[in-house]
Amino acid sequence: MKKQLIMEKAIELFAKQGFEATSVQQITEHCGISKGAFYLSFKSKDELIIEIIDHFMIQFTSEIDHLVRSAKDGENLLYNFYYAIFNSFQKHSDFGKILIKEQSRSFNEDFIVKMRYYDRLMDKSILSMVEHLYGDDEVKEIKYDLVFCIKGFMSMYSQLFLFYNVPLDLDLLSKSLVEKTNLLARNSTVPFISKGLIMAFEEPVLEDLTKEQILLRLDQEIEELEESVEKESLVLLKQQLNEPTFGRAIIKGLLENIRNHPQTKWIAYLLGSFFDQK
Amino acid sequence: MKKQLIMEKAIELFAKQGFEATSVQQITEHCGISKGAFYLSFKSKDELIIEIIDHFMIQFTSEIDHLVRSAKDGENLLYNFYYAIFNSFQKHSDFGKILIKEQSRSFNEDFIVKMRYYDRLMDKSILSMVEHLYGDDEVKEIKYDLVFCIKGFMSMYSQLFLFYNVPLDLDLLSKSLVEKTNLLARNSTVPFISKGLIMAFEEPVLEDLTKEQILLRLDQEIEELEESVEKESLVLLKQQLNEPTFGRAIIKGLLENIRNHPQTKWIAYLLGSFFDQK
DNA sequence: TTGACAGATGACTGGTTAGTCAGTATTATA
DNA sequence: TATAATACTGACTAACCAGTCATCTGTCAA
Repeated sequence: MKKQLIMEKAIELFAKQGFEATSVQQITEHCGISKGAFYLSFKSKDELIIEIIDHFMIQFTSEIDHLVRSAKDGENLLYNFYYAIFNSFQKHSDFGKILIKEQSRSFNEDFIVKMRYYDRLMDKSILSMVEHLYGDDEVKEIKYDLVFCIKGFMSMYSQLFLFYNVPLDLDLLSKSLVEKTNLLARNSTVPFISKGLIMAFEEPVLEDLTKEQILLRLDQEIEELEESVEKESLVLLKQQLNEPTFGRAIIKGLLENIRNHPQTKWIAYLLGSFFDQK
Repeated sequence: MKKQLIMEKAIELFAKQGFEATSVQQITEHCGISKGAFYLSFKSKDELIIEIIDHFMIQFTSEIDHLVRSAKDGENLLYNFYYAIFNSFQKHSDFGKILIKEQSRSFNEDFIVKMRYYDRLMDKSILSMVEHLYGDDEVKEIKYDLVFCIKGFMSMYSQLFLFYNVPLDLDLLSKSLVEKTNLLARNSTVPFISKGLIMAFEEPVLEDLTKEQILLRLDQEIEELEESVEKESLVLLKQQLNEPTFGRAIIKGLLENIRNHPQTKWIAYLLGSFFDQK
């Protein structure tokens, strides 16, 4: 399968020139394959970028999620969090460049929704880390601001080694940001971002999700899949969508079945947010 | 003159679709003029985006610069700074969107240089504000980090009202960020960004480094250092640069001597890549 | 009414793009 | 070795793009 090769080479080119400025021809030349071969691995250029985003962001977000979930002691968690983030960015700097360059791009609807989804996933992890670190009560008022500040630190300091090839002392950087975060968490008294404001930002995404749209995509997906656990899960989830019968646990389990399969990953997200919503 | 009209309509479209995804045809249709008329006002599509960037950034940076320069009292300065920034972003939200979307774009060399120039201008203003606010000595060590944090706050909180049309309380936002900035300025003890690092970012791209540029910086560094192993190493490396005499091992050792000193870390890197290159 | 001229037009050019498909090469199978 | 299946090729299409230019139009002064 040429998929791996194409993705690797495409990442290099996208990082250097941007997604839109890189043609499929260029990618295939860089791989030493023909243009037709590209379309054997990917349905379109858009599908390629989405698979790239997925490949890295699933790794990235699950690494952070695992870090936060499995943390016992407080102080090290924050350090490990920053270290892991910047370490990942440094290791996959080409992908990092793509992420920053194209993050607010609007060329493809699926792409935007995807990016927003991973952004939310990060927000969730950071928020639960903040609650874990400082106690739910202590930072109740300013925890959303804290999430924003942490993300601000991440994005600003990431740009340092993404756009200037300077070797950085990740240990010092993490320590420095741990101190800053602690300072803000323990001494801030003027919150700006309230729960209500946060909810306002989350609204638009879910708003667009109608049962019909999901059903449409669901049918389409079921059609394309061969017999498998994934397909069974989708069929059951379709039943649940039309007529709620299962409990929370079963739904969660079914979603888990399809979350790691590349073809159903996305529908898992859609269904997940739809069931959450209700 | 149709220039004004074209710029206004183009900003709307660029904000919505991005620069590359918007065609000249679309712009002229949106203006109700012919395609030819566009080229009476602008030599090219690139010239249009550069004029747009200039038009707003000149206003923006000079407003901030004036604010910082003419400030008498400390506390209000920071508040006014944040308020002015967010107020501008809110007033010209379409331009703000373009700025964020295209900031790290690489389609046009002139464009990148322009953006970098205005970025540096902002950095300068913020830095002189920080020095003014907290005293040159008090924050000597962490002032560059502070600049980064302030920019991080700006970019994160700007996205709030750029991408979700939520009416925001600029007064509260500014107060909240003033508190956060003060907390960091007065209590941070672990700097990450050193003078040397900052200078690294201002450096042209590494590949273009000439011997003369390195020598210039080397002299400067030797001047500033007191007698030490580091200084001796630098002097020897300067000799080596002018007239290669030492072997590989000695150079490596000398570089190692200066690699861990904060003030010479950067020059170590520069020299390292220069010697590697040959 | 005439003529001159700046301003405006839109068909056209040369080039690039994503995506297709009839056909070829390679490999597996019998 | 023959056949079938699979992987691959690259010329081709249709659409779109930035930018040009011969032509036209409305508005003046003479």
